[in-house]
Amino acid sequence: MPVNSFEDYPMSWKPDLSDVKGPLYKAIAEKLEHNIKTGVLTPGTRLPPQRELADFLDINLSTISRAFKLCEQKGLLCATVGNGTFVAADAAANPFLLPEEDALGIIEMGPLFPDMTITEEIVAQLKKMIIEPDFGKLFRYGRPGGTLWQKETGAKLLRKASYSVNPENIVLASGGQNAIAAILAGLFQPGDRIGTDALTFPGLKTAAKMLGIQLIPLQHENNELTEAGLRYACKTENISGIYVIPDYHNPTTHTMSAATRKMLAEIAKKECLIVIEDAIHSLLIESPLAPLASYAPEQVLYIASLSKVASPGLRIAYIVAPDQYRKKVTEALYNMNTSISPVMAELVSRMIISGDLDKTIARHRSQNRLRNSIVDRYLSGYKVMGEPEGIIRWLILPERFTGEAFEAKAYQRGVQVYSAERFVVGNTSPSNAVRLAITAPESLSKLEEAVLAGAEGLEPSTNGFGDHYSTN
Amino acid sequence: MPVNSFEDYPMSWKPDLSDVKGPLYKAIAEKLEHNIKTGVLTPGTRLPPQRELADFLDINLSTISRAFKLCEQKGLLCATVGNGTFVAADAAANPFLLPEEDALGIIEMGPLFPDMTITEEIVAQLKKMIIEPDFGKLFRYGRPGGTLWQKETGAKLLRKASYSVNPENIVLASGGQNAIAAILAGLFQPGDRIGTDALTFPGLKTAAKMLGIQLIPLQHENNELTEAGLRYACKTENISGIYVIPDYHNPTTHTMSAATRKMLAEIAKKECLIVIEDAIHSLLIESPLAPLASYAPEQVLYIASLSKVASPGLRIAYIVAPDQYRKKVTEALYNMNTSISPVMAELVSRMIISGDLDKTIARHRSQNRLRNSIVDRYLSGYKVMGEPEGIIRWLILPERFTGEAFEAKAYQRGVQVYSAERFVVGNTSPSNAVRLAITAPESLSKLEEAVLAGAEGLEPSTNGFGDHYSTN
DNA sequence: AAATTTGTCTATTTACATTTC
DNA sequence: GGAAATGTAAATAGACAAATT
Repeated sequence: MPVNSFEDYPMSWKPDLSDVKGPLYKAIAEKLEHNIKTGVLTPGTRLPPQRELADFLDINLSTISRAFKLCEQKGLLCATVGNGTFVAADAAANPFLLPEEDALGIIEMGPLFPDMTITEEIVAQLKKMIIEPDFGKLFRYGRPGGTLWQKETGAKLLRKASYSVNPENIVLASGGQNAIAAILAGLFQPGDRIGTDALTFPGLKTAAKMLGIQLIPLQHENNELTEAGLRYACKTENISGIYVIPDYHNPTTHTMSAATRKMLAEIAKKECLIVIEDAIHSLLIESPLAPLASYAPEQVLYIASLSKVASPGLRIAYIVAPDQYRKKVTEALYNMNTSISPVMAELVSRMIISGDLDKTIARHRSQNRLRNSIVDRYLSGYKVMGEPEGIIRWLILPERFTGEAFEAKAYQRGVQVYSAERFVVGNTSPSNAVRLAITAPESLSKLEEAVLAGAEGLEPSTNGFGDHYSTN
Repeated sequence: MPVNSFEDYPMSWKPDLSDVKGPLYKAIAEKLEHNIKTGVLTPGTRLPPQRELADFLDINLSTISRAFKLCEQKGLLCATVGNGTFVAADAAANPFLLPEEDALGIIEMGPLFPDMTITEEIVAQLKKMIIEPDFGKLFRYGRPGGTLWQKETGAKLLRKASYSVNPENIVLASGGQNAIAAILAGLFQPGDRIGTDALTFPGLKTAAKMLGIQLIPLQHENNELTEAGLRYACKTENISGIYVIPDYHNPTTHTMSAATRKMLAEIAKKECLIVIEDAIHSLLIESPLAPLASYAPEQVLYIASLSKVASPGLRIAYIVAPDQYRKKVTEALYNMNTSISPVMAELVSRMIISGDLDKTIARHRSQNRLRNSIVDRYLSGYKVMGEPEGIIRWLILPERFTGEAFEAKAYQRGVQVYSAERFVVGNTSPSNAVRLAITAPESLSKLEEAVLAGAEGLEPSTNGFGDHYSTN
């Protein structure tokens, strides 16, 4: 029986357990999940301390703990010792970034579509291949992880990203997301924790969530990871891995300094961290910095995907896996796909050898420069982070906007952008910013139209909310 | 302190905990894992009862329980109430079925490679596509799960497998393994249990193991699932799903009767089981039985892959997902792959519409009939299960062979086959049989050579073990 | 700087259900 | 068919460590 009545205490959540059958901890977790999903408990709400709740319900502390843990693993809660348990910031949000199917008249600047018109070298190469007598053999099974020749051409490609590797350490995957999923599934267990930037690639968030892997935001100063924050995460948060995007970070466009790369590499070596270096944009840079992986090759799984620098339809990515992790990653890829597409792998290999891939990448760079100059022209009065060769810009909003509010406003004006909230990890309070996918609009004129609409939306005179309809 | 000395009890495992630091349960689990992996404890060994071990180590029963549970989730142990805990039959085995890279002179009848020469219709279709002006658009991102047109053509294809479905319920995956992994990752949690045949497709075993999902062998009578066994598994083993291959089962070649399909469907509906119907071979059959899914469309995820009936290089499979599961499966596919290959999806769609895929399938059927007739000719004196159109045969061995022994013997004679042991789930005692992949040898003459060598190996006079070297 | 708050983790107790003998 | 053997699962207890005040 409860020691005293809690009627007058303002407890943020008072579940009624009078009707439960079956295990208590499951019932509590289910009630909690239901209350979060139906909006009874809103993101950011602080739950009562576990002891208080246990006392109120007249059950053991550990039973509450266990119930909360279940919800935490589902990404619904976020708990810190000494501070309390909170409903996760993104508990109610849909984290899947997908173009809307029936968004007529909306200009898409949300999903990261690279320029869609640059496919001539790819098609030409395939045309050459298809007339060869042995072309049909490419419809057999491929080897999991790719053939030696495919790995060798991969190594050649990576040298353009300032990374020299042994072809034996290369494993081919069906695109960058496939690579991430294989690394997560193959090298981590449910319940493991991975440190990330406070804002990160949503595809990592959803894959980690599905696999029961927790993401822990790491401390930053001036956009760079701090050594203290890393040490803290290792010691206290007990992370077993780290995910970073050192070049042209998604979504903030920041490029990690060489000093931070070295520092991170040192800590990774000392703490035996599994580091995932997502080099998603690195090949867009003509002379990128040496990758993190080059400072700690035994710890880092380096991923180079072709989606953003060549074409997403190729569905090919290269993983550079240290010896100690290679087998497990290959097995995970096998479990998820059996094999990559031999046709696509061969196509890409030939493009690398012939130099056609270089041409494609160069065309992407110049197209990106052109598009970025348009953005600069219309948004010159604002802070719009990003490099000329990049495919995203990060628009820092005037203080009066939240990212969500601006996203809604832009949508009313016919432009889809993605707000900072969509990239948030854990309970980080999101910055006031939105990501612009500058290569997603079909044409330069569409881009121009979109940026113009956005710029108008930013002007103080138009800052009237609810002028059309609410943003819920 | 232990109540009495156990020195004279014959305990199969006596870990020494004198040197442990950190949690007891972890230390015990690690020692156990190490002992299994180094062969100190061999598959099938019965471990001491948890209580006895707890008493011996002078610790609590639950601490042992927890340690054992860790190992069980890794697939190392197999426990039954009232019976005891055993080292899993396949704890030491490598479950990945891959062709050996440097197996010179070995004829491959292990992995399920379909006939590799039947690619003309595919190549011809691609040649038609590639000259169209819009071909380059197929190198954009595809929609996760496929476009409506791709789903509609998928529905058309499935009608040939006696299954009429709403195109909206179709989701495209990058091959059958990708479909299985997405269903497992999207609809099950680590620790969940799935009932399977006692012998089953190893790709399911490895994917489930990676995701922490346990496979439970179901009871059979005359190769058919029994109603009692199913009810038992639901009630006692607490399974939340079932995986079956009703047509041309892998590896036993058995086709599930219509009565069993109905029975299974009824139980699935009553118990709300998630059923995975792997129709991997169904399209090889000219008029297959109505699929299990047609009897319980709300419960069954039906997978039709093109690898075995058309070509593995296409990397396309169709999942028919009931409304209640469709969203989660689509999200899981997104997490693992972002999208399928639009080129391949389009290629397959056009082949379905043009009728070329039918031609390809028909050619596979006749090639399979031809190859099966060769097998029948040389192995006429033995029990070799399998249908004329199938790509595998299941050779029941004379009693004096175990599958493993015969596999080793065949290998010495230059033929790779896969023994029953490779397909075993849990602690089922494996039957004396091997699987023959009849379409894997490059040519008919290689097949003939292989089957002849196998037949000679079966003759009693040659039954001398160790005549060349040991089979370890 | 010390005390308090708060979540985490391991080990334990207890009840239970199934299988075997 | 009942007793014993055996694994499973939930709830509890207690120690611990980090964060806050």
